[in-house]
Amino acid sequence: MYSIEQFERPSVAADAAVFGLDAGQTEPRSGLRQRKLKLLLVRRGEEPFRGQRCLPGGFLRPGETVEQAAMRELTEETGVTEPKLMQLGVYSAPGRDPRGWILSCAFLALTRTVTPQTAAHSDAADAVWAEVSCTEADGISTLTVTDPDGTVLLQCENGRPVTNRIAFDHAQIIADGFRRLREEVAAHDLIFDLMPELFTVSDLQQPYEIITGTHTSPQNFRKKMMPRLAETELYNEAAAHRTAKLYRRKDGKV
Amino acid sequence: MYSIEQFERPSVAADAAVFGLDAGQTEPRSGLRQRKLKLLLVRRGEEPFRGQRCLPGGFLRPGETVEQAAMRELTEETGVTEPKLMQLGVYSAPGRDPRGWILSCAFLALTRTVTPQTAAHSDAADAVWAEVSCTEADGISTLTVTDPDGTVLLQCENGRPVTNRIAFDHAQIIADGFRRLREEVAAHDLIFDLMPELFTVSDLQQPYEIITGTHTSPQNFRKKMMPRLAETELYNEAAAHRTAKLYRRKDGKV
DNA sequence: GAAATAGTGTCTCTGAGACATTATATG
DNA sequence: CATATAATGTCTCAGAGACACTATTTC
Repeated sequence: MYSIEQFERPSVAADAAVFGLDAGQTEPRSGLRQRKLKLLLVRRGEEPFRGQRCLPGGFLRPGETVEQAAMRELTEETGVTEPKLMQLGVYSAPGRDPRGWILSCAFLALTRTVTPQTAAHSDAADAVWAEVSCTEADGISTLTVTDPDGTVLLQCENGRPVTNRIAFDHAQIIADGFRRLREEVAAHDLIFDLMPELFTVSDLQQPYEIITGTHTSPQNFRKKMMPRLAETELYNEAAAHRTAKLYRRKDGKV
Repeated sequence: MYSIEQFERPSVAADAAVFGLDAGQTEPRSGLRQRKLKLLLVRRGEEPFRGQRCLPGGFLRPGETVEQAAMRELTEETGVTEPKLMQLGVYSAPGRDPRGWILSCAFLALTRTVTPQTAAHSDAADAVWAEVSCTEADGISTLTVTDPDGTVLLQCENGRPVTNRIAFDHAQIIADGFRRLREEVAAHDLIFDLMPELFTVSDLQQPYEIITGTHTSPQNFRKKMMPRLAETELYNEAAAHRTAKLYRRKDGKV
């Protein structure tokens, strides 16, 4: 029987680009709440790239799938347990990791932002939600990732990193992940990963538009979303206006 | 510095699901040419699964990317060199390969069917284009892969293998690849991977419809495709009807 | 009543399918 | 002429955006 022992083998890492929306700050003057797109990052606790930001992740262990490895490392390093991870791609360029021959299997998720907590024994430290913003000008779309301390960690123009303080090749994974995030929210149903069991149409709209970078009227947004929603007989508690019906995600794909 | 030596490492394989359309048989009676969707398969020359069909592929070597590994193995085992490979997914379930801990990085491509040739030193043998057919009935879509010798190699219902003579977990890769193939042809521009530099609108339609399992009139197909096409001043040689203008794929994405 | 959001209806535009019509090639 | 395919135009329908309008809640 053919032996696999004769071949040199790579290490395989699983890294996760986990996006979320923060609760938002209420502006003292206007009173409107501006929620922001965030990305979960950790700080390297070891060489190489000690002290730099990178995606949460770690090495695949025997007996687990890459999905399980990504989820385990995510929980260990950030305390985040909720998201449904989706495969984003494999990064295998020689030299991408100075420690040696290491592939990364990258994942994407969208989830609610809970306060991150790093397990004591983890080799990562200081998990944070970094701010993600995206602007369009003259046909160039610029993606910016900013650390909570104000440092610009990453700037990408049209998907290519131009400023990059992120460890390894994780800048490219973040850029690819952001593009895929928009596709999945706009064309599929990834936005529902942010929602609780019951929600109003308005609850959907702000997250949808912050992530996709689009804007439509509440009326048209409602019409677009209705086929994916199932009515309930429940209403949310009233604010200073008419109560809103609560919806549930419709089972079947649309 | 952190050492990666302490971790056990998996082997990593790169496997390719390469689809193509054959030149087609001309029916002696009706005179119409029926082209068929094909999938490139090899025969295992070694244990395990010796003699069974599987996707062309092999182990990743130091210094190459998974894309390069998939292309190298594809060329060695089948002589096929043309296709642009696209990442399909990573398959990492424990036990998926009886030889031990082996991940597969799977790729997808669509290409013209050239006669396959297996390099002498390869561990695969007998590369063939197997016939792929897909039928819809009662909400169940059935995918069937048939060996040139008539053996049914694989039957999937709604993406799940129900009959499976394919080695390893390649049945699942094929099922996932077929679904993705349809998506990429219908929603993006993968169909152009089948076309030469210059082609007519009619040249596009039959491949498109065989792969997606759809049918529209030539008039409407033309209108749908025109935004993606750039006219030329050239015409193809005449048959027993009006000559057709030759088109080129339009540069920018649409 | 004022203010704010919920929800409905109407108009328009665009893209896709159905199908009529004209154009051009061969035999 | 018949026949076949190429190419254009017309009608209709469905989905999305613009926007008018009504409904319901609190203050």
